[in-house]
Amino acid sequence: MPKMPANKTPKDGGDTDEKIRARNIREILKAATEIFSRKGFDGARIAEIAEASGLPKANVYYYFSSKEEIYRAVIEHLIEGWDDAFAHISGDREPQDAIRSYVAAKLAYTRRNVIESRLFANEIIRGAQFLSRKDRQHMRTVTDEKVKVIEDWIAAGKLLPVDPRHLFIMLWSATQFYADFEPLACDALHTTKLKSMDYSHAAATISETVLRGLLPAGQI
Amino acid sequence: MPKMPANKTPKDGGDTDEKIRARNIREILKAATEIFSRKGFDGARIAEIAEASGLPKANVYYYFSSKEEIYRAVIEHLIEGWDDAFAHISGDREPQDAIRSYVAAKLAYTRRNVIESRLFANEIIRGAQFLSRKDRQHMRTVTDEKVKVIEDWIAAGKLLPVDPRHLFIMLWSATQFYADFEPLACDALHTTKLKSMDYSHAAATISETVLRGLLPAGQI
DNA sequence: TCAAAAGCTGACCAAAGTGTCAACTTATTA
DNA sequence: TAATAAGTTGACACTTTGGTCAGCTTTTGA
Repeated sequence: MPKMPANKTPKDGGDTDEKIRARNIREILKAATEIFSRKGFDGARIAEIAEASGLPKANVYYYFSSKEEIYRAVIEHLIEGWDDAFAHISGDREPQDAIRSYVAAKLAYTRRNVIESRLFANEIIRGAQFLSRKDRQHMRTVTDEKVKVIEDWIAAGKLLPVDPRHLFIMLWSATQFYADFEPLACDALHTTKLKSMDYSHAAATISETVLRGLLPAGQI
Repeated sequence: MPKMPANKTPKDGGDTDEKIRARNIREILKAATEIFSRKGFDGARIAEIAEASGLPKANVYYYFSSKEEIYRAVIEHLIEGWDDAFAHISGDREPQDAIRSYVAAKLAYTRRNVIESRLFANEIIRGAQFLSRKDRQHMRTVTDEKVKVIEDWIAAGKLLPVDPRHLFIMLWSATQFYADFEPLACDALHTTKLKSMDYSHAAATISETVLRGLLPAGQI
């Protein structure tokens, strides 16, 4: 009977040859994601992360030099899900089709990745301090690109005039809500630009959009 | 020259006769709200709260017996803002008027009370552990009441059919977004009921609403 | 004016938590 | 198979922080 490595459970199945380093780091990040999501940065204890990943605390420090480094690694990993849903907003498609897919994709992702989504949103709320300049720039770029798509739709008469950024906020925040209360997923939009946003404009955008959507034709 | 009490600054102006106890508790809660909002429950240190309120730490413990008690007091205080915006959703009004006022009121409150709003949302996200059963029940009751208003509007043909709860989520989450990124304020909706919500229904509600709102008449 | 109540506070603990380390075991490779 | 690298770990050092306390000062009210 061949001896199995201590922290290698049978259910691991195929990847028996996975390098020790890769496997341990993966386990640590998985545990860390879960715990940071539930407790936040300050609330999370590395002893708990260690226990959850099946390693002694000192071993966690063998791979990561600090709690912040673990957190940063976790956050970095989350950006990947960012582009996917946004990809649905494409100039090639018709608006109703694109927006429906976007919302559906977002909610589906949210549903499957509750933990990550919630953690990501939390990081955004805390000011995205641990997101690299590069990642923030990336998100801003992608957003700008999609804003352009909406603007083109409007120019082509396929959509009634609407501020694309406020529209994205509506879509993002509404879908994110479901992550915060049940599963998890999402993206961040531009933190910086919001500072200069006009609140009455935001109010008008949201309420008018909703009203145009819900009132019987002609009443508005 | 009359000696002024140590922790009584001149700018306090009129309320010179305010009772010591009331004033100190107010200062502590004010500082605590700010710090809990920025750092979360675990991240907040009572030494920092003490410093921010101009009192030595031991003095804070003279009024509150634990960190949790302070937090609880802060949260309790926030519920008050809950009903106000929702009051706009009234059966006496026309839907477009009511919803416009609701969104505007919400954003205005949000703008003025960034800190509290963010803190409240954070507490909700963390599962509203520190909200009393009574407060949660209250919020649920108010929500149910407003759901009824929307349903009546729909029955009267004043609104196209829509799930009122999802509509509220759209409105709440969108307005809340602005609190999380700039100022602060809000409400919570029913955490419990969300568990049984159908995600594809949510997706449909959101995307269809937005589409009906934005597509030129007749295209949908 | 004086005693009791209320308020104040520096100093101090004990618990918890981050991060370190030296010695040990297991894997790799020539 | 032997030497080197990689991985493991219990124990510990050090810091932070929630919370306590005994004794002090100020306020209150009769």
